[in-house]
Amino acid sequence: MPPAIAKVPKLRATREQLEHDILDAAKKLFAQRGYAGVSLDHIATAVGASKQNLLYYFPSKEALYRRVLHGVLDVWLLYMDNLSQHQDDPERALREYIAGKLRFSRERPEDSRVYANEVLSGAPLFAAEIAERVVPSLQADVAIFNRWAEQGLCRAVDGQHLMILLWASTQVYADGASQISLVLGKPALEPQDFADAESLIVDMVLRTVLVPAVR
Amino acid sequence: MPPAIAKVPKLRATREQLEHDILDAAKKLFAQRGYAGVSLDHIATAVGASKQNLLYYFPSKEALYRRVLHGVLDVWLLYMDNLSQHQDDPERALREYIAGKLRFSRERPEDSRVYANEVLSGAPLFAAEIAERVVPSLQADVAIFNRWAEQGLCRAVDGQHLMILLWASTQVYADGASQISLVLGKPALEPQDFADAESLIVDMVLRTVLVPAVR
DNA sequence: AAAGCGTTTTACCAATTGGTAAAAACCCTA
DNA sequence: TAGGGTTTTTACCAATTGGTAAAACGCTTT
Repeated sequence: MPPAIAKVPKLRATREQLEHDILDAAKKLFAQRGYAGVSLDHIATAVGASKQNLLYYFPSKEALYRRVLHGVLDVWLLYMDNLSQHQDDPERALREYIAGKLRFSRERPEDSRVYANEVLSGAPLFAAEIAERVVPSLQADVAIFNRWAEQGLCRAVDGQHLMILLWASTQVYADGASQISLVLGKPALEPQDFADAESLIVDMVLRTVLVPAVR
Repeated sequence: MPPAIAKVPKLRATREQLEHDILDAAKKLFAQRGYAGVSLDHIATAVGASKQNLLYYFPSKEALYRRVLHGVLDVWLLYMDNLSQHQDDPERALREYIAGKLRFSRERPEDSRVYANEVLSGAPLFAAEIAERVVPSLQADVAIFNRWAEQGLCRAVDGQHLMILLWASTQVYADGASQISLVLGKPALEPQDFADAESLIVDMVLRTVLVPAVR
């Protein structure tokens, strides 16, 4: 049997598995209770390991949290580069952008909430990474938007605030789900609710953005 | 000198003053770091008292937090009953509703953030009060909205999701301020930013809601 | 001056926090 | 089966947590 190749994969399998489980459990807990609201013991219990075992994989609580944040941001950006996909078709681009952001809220509510928790507390550990990764992405979208306006493909509205509105009104279906379900009078949000939200948001944005020709 | 009347006001003055200071400091801290992120010692230090002194005024940390939440909700609702003010004039009612909610974000960002923190963590201590006070207020607004639609004063859009969108897109200027200021490239939000947000949101809502006659 | 009152401080407490050090268990290869 | 590296557990630790009990304080009124 191959002497050096057999060992590496086996080790990796368990190690990466546990590492992934830890990150996953940590994400869920951080999403709900924020950084300070979660102890290493909570996370360890959730994955069935000991606190000291976590500290073997992650040097400190903050390091673990940063890893979680980093992963969240990866996912966030993944769901969000839709505006650049159809640069010549504002309506389609906007429709897919909104759909993508709502899909993120529906499929990855925990990621959304970890992000929201961090922003809410002033992004003490995250401002740099937001400035480096999120802001440029958003600026790029704004730029695309302004180009459309120049080309007469859409009305010239404030691109930055429009993006903020899109961000807020889609993300709320993850971050504010507990309140929304109270408002809608159901225990949890259902796919139809996301569909309703999508059609309203799309309707509003297109009415605002597209040139008067729209009906 | 009056024997029984002189004493009461004096005592009340200091007691209520300190109680108010405690609630105020607690609100600021809870807003930034959430319930679990704040210790009684933090709050005590912030107001220049001892932890045990806090516990003389509030029987427990949770009781103090509930008092803060309750006060936040009072303020929240205060800024929010504008839709019912001009029941016969949708445009004006909506304009003032949006203006009121944005004023809340600008003038009371801490209140907004305390609320957001609670919602984000699933409103474990607050669901009942939200269901009792917030939801009815919002349902009333939705009802007003639907009446307008029946009377032909505005288009029939989904009132619940419209309200959620208004809630989200105004509140984000408080709860997401740290991120928004990064996007806008300035250290803090300025009055003009709120004005820009207001005109965009108003524009979008009116375009969506008013009958096609609007230009 | 003493008593009575509301308020504040001092002295504790058990539980939990993030983290360290080292011993023990595990697993693969030789 | 022995050795060696990787992983896990055991044993601690000082600091902080929310909370209790009781003593001390200070101001009014008698």
